[in-house]
Amino acid sequence: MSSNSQALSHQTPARQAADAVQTLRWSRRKNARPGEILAAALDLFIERGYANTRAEDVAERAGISKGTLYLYFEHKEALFKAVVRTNIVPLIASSRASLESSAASSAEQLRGFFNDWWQQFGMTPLAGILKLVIAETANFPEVTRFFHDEVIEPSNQVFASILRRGVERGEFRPIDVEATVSVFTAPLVLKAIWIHSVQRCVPLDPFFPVERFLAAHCDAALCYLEPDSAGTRSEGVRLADSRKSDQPSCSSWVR
Amino acid sequence: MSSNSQALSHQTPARQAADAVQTLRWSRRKNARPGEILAAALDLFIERGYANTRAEDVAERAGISKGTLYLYFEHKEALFKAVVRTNIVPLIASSRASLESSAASSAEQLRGFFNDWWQQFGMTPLAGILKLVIAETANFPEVTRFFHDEVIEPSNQVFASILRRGVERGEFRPIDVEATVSVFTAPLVLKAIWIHSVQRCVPLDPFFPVERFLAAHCDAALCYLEPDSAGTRSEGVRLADSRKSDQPSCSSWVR
DNA sequence: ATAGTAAGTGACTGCCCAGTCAGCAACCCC
DNA sequence: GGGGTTGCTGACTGGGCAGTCACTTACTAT
Repeated sequence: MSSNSQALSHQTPARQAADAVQTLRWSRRKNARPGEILAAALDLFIERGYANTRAEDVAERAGISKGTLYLYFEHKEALFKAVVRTNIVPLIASSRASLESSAASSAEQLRGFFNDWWQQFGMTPLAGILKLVIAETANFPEVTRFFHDEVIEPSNQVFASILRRGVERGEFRPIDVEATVSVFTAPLVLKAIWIHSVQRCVPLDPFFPVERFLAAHCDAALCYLEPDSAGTRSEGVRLADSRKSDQPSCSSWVR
Repeated sequence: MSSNSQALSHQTPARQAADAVQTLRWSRRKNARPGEILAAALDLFIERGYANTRAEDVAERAGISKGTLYLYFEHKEALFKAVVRTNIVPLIASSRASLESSAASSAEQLRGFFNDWWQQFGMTPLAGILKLVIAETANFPEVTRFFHDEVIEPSNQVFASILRRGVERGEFRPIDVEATVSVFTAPLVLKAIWIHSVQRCVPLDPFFPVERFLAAHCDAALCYLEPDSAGTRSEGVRLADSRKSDQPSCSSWVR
């Protein structure tokens, strides 16, 4: 709504609008740009994936030209890494910190971990970044490595530490910690990926709300970890075939 | 490098080889082409993904030129659909058929399902197609829909039918079948996807072989389904908070 | 033999997009 | 108010690739 030639009072509305665009276009806002660009890039990467997001589109959404984008970020790839660093990496540290000061029971911690993971990441648009990393690994191996080292592995370690603490305190039965982490993160991770891939093409069944899924997942995990009924189930993989002695165990039928 | 005048008998070996190439190049093999093209395309799609596989590369691997490829398949997309139809769709039907004639216990059927899924699909290169579908949904929504309808949904139905039979026969406790399918297919599906994405960039931990994962997965599923210790766990989602009355249940903490 | 036809070829067209750079405009300082 | 600095612009370049088509070659029918 401003003008280069503010002395003129007889401008048409259209002229004023054009001037506003022109003014906005050339406005010099060095400090605000990076944040605005990152926000625009986050939206578009999630919406369209990496390869399908054009530098020009990010620039347009951030209210700048393509040239300006490259003033602030060397590559498209640098832009993507910055998006991950800004939006996802901090979540992990906060999760770890809150658990380190927790005195809750291990079952409660586990529920809390699943809950937080879903509420703060899985169900948010951020999960689109996870899907994107999986999807575009081939174009982009070092970003996948980066994401693995900075996000996936630390997150697994937090989960593993909950399990170890639970086993030590006798609140969980002895288990193969790494395998259990892998098995019980998978449903959440896959659901998050699903929402940003298959779910976009196939309408969600309204009679199968995500809550039923989350409840079953949590029940299954706690059921598997519960120490009470130790007599009726195997204790970790070494005793996997103790359940039913006349049948092959899961460990043996594989390969 | 080549010669049109095959009457000459004093050709060098190199000359003969060049002629062989030339002859192969123009050989007319209408019936053999589609199969060879599909095989080449399967390999390359798995190896590089859809977008990164160039029509020219498929042609080269199939021993033809790009023009010939388009003689047999209208689009790159038609080629991809043909690959899925040829290589994956038949697996589902065979799985369903073998279960329909099975008299095994439900636990055995479940183990068999997991085993077959992994051996015949998850651990094979075919799983690369699953990853590809997830990855390239955006470019390709109708193929995702096709894959969902022809592969994912039928496969889930097979799993669900095992669970329902188990519950009916009292071999499994009452559960939320859909949710359980979702939770316990996820680890296998995600592991398969993982192998074709993150695993390619991050070296696999040699101390965590896939067998430990598969064993824990199978144990966890059977533990969750076991009817014996019904008193110590919730029965399906409706009773999810019966486990510990003073704590929020999984069902309640999720929104 | 030879003409006809069908399979096969690869240079070419058209489109897309990441990244560049010469010039333009705002802002600041004197 | 004007000259210097720096943020900003968008037309342009270079490279890649899906899909086309005029041409070449093999095979066949007569």
